[in-house]
Amino acid sequence: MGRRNQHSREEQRRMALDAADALVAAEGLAGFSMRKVALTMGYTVGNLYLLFSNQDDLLAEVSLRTADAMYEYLRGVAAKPKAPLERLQAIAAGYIGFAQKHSFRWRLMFEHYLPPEKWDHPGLNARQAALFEFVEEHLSPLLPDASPKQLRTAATALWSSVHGLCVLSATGKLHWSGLKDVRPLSDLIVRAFVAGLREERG
Amino acid sequence: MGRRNQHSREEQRRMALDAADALVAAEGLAGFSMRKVALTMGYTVGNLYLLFSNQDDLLAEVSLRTADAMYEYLRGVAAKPKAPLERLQAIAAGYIGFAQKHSFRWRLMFEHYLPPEKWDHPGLNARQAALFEFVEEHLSPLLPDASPKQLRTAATALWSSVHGLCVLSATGKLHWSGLKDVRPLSDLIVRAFVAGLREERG
DNA sequence: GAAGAAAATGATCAGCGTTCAAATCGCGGC
DNA sequence: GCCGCGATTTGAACGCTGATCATTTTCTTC
Repeated sequence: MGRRNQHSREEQRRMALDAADALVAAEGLAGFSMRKVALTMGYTVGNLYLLFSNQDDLLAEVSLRTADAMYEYLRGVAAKPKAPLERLQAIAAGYIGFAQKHSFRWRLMFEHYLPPEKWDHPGLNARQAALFEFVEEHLSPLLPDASPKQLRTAATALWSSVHGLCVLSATGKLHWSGLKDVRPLSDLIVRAFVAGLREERG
Repeated sequence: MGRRNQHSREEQRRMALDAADALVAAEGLAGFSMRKVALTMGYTVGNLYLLFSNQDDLLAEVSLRTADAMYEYLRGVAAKPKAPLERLQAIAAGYIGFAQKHSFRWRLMFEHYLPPEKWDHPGLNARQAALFEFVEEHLSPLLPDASPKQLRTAATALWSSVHGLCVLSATGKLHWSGLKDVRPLSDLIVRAFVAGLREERG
């Protein structure tokens, strides 16, 4: 073939990302392949490499999409509860719920490991930062006397904690305990952490 | 070739696990392959499949080794500090330290995802349970009035939290913050969580 | 219609996990 | 001493993967 020009480069990228996203959602990272993506979007493998430099690049952009979708979802979740603590607990539970519902997509964000030399990726870092700032924003009413620096530290620690619970439950590493519902645990983490911090600073 | 009988089945398994462990430690999961393992141990690919049913099986056993090594290491770390809180903080920091030092091995335990139908693996579950019980044991002096059930819940929540921090720092997901040392964060998590729980129950 | 630029292809390469007919070896019986 | 049988090990083969790039096809312009 040759120039068909039915779709611009940008349109093709969007089509590829749509296909890749759907493929990950359906089969997970293990079932993913560049060939399948190319087939789905109606092009050939070679063409994919004119749109993305390699598989890692494509997957990183799919992760970005998931991150954005999750962020939007969490904003919605945070809108409901009025009380600050309940709101923070709802956000934590929302995070875990998102991970369970969109298991393969969510796992892509964390199983798709980038080597340290690529940790400076602006898009990914921006999303990570946005998520932590979002937590910070909803944590601040509960820690009115904390300095900005302390607040950031607290938000990082708290969100890492929630993330840990999320990871372990999503990967079956809590299966031994027979635990069914993690909501009590996520509530506990948020509640105890906040209470501990409040006590600490008076 | 044929029967050489220089090594028994059990010896061969040990050799394969040694080779696989070293390979993971050196190149990570990405650089791992059955062929490389076979070559290192002086046998051929086909023979590996008489020792392990497949790659997942082999890697699961490598994970087991790492889990045992980590458990031993943490027991050593816990022996030093006298005060309960400092001991718990040392264990948390020890966990993160182990993950940083043995990065590839540690990551294998979590990146090597098993499908839900294999979550009943007795060996892996036993190790997971042992780790949480170990935490429980060192958490109990700090929560003398907690029931066994409450104690287990608390240990699960606390260790999930520490694990979350460990995961995020190990995969560069905290890189955006410019954070250098995670020890202050792990100390904070342990301290705040314990303080919050103590306050909660009087 | 011809020429040149742009776009898309797909054969190709090296590597992967996994399988299994075939080849090889050790040993008991003659 | 050697033969044959069963236990043991091999390695070619299959279908897949990510990635490359000379080749082919198409569009635009003259």
